[in-house]
Amino acid sequence: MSSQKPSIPKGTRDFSPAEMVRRNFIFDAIRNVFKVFGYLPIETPAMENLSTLMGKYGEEGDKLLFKILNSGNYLDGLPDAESGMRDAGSRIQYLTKHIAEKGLRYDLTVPFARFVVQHQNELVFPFKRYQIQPVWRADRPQKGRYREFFQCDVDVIGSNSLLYEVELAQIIDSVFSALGIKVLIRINNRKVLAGIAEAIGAAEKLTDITVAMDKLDKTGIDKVNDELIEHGISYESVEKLQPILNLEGKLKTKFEILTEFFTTSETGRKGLEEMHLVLQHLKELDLVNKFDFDVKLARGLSYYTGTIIEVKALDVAMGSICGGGRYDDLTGIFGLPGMSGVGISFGADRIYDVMNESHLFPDTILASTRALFINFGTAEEKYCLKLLANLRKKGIPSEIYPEPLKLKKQMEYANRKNIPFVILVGKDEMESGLPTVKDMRSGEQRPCSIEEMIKLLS
RNA sequence: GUGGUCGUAGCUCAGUUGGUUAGAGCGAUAGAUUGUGGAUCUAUAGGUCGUGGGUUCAAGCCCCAUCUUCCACCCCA
Repeated sequence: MSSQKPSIPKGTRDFSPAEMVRRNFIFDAIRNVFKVFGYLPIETPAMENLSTLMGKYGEEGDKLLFKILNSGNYLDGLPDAESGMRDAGSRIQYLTKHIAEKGLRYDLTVPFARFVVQHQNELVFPFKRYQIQPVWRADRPQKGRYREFFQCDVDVIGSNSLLYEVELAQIIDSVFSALGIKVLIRINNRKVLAGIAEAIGAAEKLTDITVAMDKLDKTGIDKVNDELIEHGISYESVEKLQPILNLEGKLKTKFEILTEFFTTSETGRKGLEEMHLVLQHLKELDLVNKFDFDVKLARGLSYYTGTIIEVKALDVAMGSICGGGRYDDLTGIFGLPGMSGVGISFGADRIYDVMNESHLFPDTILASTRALFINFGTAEEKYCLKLLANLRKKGIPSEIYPEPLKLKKQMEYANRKNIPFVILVGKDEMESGLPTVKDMRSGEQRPCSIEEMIKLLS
């Protein structure tokens, strides 16, 4: 019998204790901020009905959904190849629908919308929730791109108020300053983008225009223009767009230029107005990070309708580590129209990679145990067990070495686990009642009374 | 999904035009020190060269397939 080499699926990862301690550091920081702003947690299942997920993320999104094969004889009752479906595409579509009815969730926003509709009568609106769970995408893995990763979502649904945009901006500011990550926060508004498309006379090409504009920083203005032409946008429209692509300078200047630009676009003016209000509030809030109004920011997800926001790390080359926006009618497709929501999502795994590369994790978080009792033998064990219970009652994480091995071995264990204090209780200490406490950092040690010891370890 | 790239000890990597028994550093283990870790010294262990085929007298090296990693596109956290 040949043993198989164990492995895990592409784009997934195991997490060691050292990694988990750090991951939890991120989750805790984010969760604490969410709580302070008055959000409550929910969880939803890893899998959803495929009908809930399909069609919500655009054509590309559908391809990236992990589908779950039905149980049982799922091939029963399926028509054979002769039944009129000649091309492979429609066959696959038909087959998929019949052999897979569930899929792994692609994000947390759509399941949240589904949740809100299903539980609408139990919820208090505006409903503020946070959700920290893994999501799955059948994407090709790359650095910072995984097939299983954690999102930390905060959303509020059931209010149009721009105060929530401001609140989410504050949350972003708090989270990244708590984690010590330097970021660029870009903010824009879908209505501004729609206004631009309208103003250049290509309203129906909104998506193509935004996708192209989003690449400006990466590929340069010529390629962007090429792409626009390729998508069938007229030379005249592209010409009109140039001032927007070159829009730079102070906020005030941007607003002036755009106001002029939007004389023919009601939507554009509305978007500008929203942007103005949000930025006005942020200006007065004394935030750590700067917010940059960037008309080129697009964000692919098609359900956004108002404010959109995206965060990138400044010191590490990585995709966006946080993003989100307002969606006016995400619950409409599930039968609850007129519910406006706004939310953002923190990418925990990318945040981890950024912090790791910039050495932002404090090394103190690695030490879980505060004190180790050295094991000298059965009599001493018995004695130490009581002290140990005492420490644990006081909330001091502590442990005893399981066997009376050579001191060297036990000290090495403490050293490698980053345990800052070692407590030695041998014959002498049992007689005097004063345990020897050793500080592993300085190497100093001295006999302490129980009270002293607790004080030292607390 | 399209095009490319990487894989050699636990980790980081050498390995010549194909040629005997595949190396180094770090780490690990044991000892130098029987109540003291980190530093130093000594010794030891550890590899089906990602996997499966093929070419060859001979493959870590060449060919094919496959898996994985990373990169570009697409898209995104």
